[in-house]
Amino acid sequence: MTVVLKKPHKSARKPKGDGHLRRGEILAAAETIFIAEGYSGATIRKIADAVGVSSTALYMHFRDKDQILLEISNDAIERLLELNTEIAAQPIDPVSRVRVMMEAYMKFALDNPNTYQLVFCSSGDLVSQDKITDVLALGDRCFEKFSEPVHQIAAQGRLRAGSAVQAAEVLWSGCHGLVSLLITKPSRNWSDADQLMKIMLDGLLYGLVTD
Amino acid sequence: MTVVLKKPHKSARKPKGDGHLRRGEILAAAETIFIAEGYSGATIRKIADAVGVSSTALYMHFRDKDQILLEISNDAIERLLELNTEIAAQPIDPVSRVRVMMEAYMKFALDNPNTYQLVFCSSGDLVSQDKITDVLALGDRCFEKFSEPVHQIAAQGRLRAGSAVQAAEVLWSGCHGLVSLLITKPSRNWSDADQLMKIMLDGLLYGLVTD
DNA sequence: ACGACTGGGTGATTCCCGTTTAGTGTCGGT
DNA sequence: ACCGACACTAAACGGGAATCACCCAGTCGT
Repeated sequence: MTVVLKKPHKSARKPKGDGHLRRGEILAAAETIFIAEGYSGATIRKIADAVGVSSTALYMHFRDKDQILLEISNDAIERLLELNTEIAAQPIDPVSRVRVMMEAYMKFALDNPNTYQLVFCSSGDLVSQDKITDVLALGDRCFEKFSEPVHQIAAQGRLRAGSAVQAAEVLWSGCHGLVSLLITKPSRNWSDADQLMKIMLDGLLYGLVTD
Repeated sequence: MTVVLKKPHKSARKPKGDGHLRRGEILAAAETIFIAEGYSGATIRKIADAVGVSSTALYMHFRDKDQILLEISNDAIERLLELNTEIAAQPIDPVSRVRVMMEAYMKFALDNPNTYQLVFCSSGDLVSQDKITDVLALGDRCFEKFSEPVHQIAAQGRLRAGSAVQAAEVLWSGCHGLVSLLITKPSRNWSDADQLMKIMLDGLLYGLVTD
């Protein structure tokens, strides 16, 4: 899946105080390539070419390659956190809240597969765990936002088994499992994704939560 | 997580007809390193050093690095398939069968984390999808073995929703999600893994299957 | 006995990656 | 006029996978 890159006509040097504009250009180019070709496809040199600048130039704005892609991922996860925050503010019962959050989570994953893989499917292989901590922390905040309604459900004594934390972890894992398989094994001929998500959701909620 | 490698004392040249013995030695060394250091940690040169042979020598027995690690993974997945076949032969009701298979699957994943990641968590990034087809085919056979009892459950009209295939996919996804997160994010402070697995199992089965 | 053949094995090389070093050219302020 | 900060680069490094042109030791046919 190689993408046709725009002719790398040299980009004009930025005027004196405007180096920071380059940063945005780099992020934009990197995001495009990252979305199209994934982590290892988004080469430093490719990104630099797309911006119209030497590969060395990227190091004026970013410590290393990982910082670029993690910044992109960070922005994406922030959108997810925002989404969760919005849902948390809706005046609906906790079970619906959990359901809507899980739906939003899975939709996010399918809409941002490369980001999702980078953050949620990679161990130290792609990115050393200590670099990814910031993004993971954001992910944890998402998880906490998600845990709140689960705690409410637990407080109502409606969990069939386990603690609120355990239930939240299992619910999350279930969603993660489905979308991560859909993302990483697209060649397998899966049943309809929407139906699978619905069955996963209904099944887990019915299985873990009493009426 | 770097492992201390044995001193690479030169290994004697094999007599004329015994080149194939080298193949086994390579696989053994590669497996050790792969288990200890994962995909990108298991370098061609490291493997060659461990065997006591030049890196070039590996290419006499394997097309490329991926073929080595996929062969190792293949063997592991074959063990999983065997496991599933054994369980399929046990005279127990289909729900128990499904449960035992899911337990075996998750135990396998936690026992062989690097193999599991290579086969079930990686997309084209680590290994191009066309190389991995053999292993995926084996994985599919595991899935089919797992689907059989699910089909039986469906035939008994005991599925709350969806088809047998969909139910099997969701059950598999749930297990995969849990173990893949446990494997790839070991730094997160999870609840007890066994309890989580039990909750996932109970929850999904209760949620998808009627008595 | 001996030359040719062949299978096991290698060192040097190629290409691409991320990253570093040592700069170059230009602009604004004094 | 000139100096320093700034935007940027060319060249190189080290380390990956993979390939190339070889070499060397047995073995086989004669």
